[in-house]
Amino acid sequence: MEEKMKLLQEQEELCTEHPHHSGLILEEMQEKMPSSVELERTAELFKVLGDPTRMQILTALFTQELCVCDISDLLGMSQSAISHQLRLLRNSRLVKNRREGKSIYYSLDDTHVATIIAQGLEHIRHGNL
Amino acid sequence: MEEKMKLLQEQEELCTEHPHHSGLILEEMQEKMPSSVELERTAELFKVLGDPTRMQILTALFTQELCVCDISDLLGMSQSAISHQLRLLRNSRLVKNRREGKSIYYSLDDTHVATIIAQGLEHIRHGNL
DNA sequence: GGAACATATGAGCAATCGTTCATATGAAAA
DNA sequence: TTTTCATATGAACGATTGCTCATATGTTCC
Repeated sequence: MEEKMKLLQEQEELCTEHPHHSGLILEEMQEKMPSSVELERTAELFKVLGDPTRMQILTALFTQELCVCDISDLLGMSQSAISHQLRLLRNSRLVKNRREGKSIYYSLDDTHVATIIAQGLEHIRHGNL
Repeated sequence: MEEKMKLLQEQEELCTEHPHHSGLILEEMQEKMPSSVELERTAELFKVLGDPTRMQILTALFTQELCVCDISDLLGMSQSAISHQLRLLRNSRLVKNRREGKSIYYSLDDTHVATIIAQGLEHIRHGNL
């Protein structure tokens, strides 16, 4: 534990001897960067988008409102699997739902999401990854 | 195995009895959706963005080029951990590197990435998640 | 050449994830 | 009220993830 701290300290001293590596610059950078809370939440958002099943669900909802069994049919996956994923999407406020009789209909909750996904798709289509 | 297929089949038949649930519509939707390959790659991209450490690295590089030990110092994490994450970012073509003496300097490889991250941050800042 | 430094990489391990299976909830139909 | 259909949820399991530790690679300075 203490050894680890000491090692890090040594490493920092060594590294700050580089011409452009003063402690001040590092501190400045930390200030310029988005707050760690914001970064964590953004990472959380991307993590939710970072699964093929959830991406399929979202792009399906991009077109129109769908109930759980629709999505289940469309993706050829079990109702339970879809339901679990929808809960994650709901918790991240990416989708909302409405009840109609026995069925529950899901739709996109936010316009930004479609934009972000479109941007991701474009990035992919332009040769990267 | 066969039972599972049968169950899915039954479920599909039941669900397609809803007024708007014809097999045709499902097929149309599948055609409209981005190809599953594209979706998988996009999910892969978001998965890489979906980790706080990697997000911190990328936002740090947003400002300027940095060598590994800079990033290591800035985030207060081990050189090895950073190096492993940089490999992922490299494989996804999100960062590129250049050697200068003993050090290796990393920078953003793509302009889209900054846009996507900015959009994610905006989504977060506007109350969601 | 060898020592010192900067980075990369492989194995290993705890933690997290995405699914399945069984079951619970809740609304409609009989 | 009982049955049936649509969805939700908890436990459990294998797969993946992100780190650490030890070590390898590659560069510079002596």
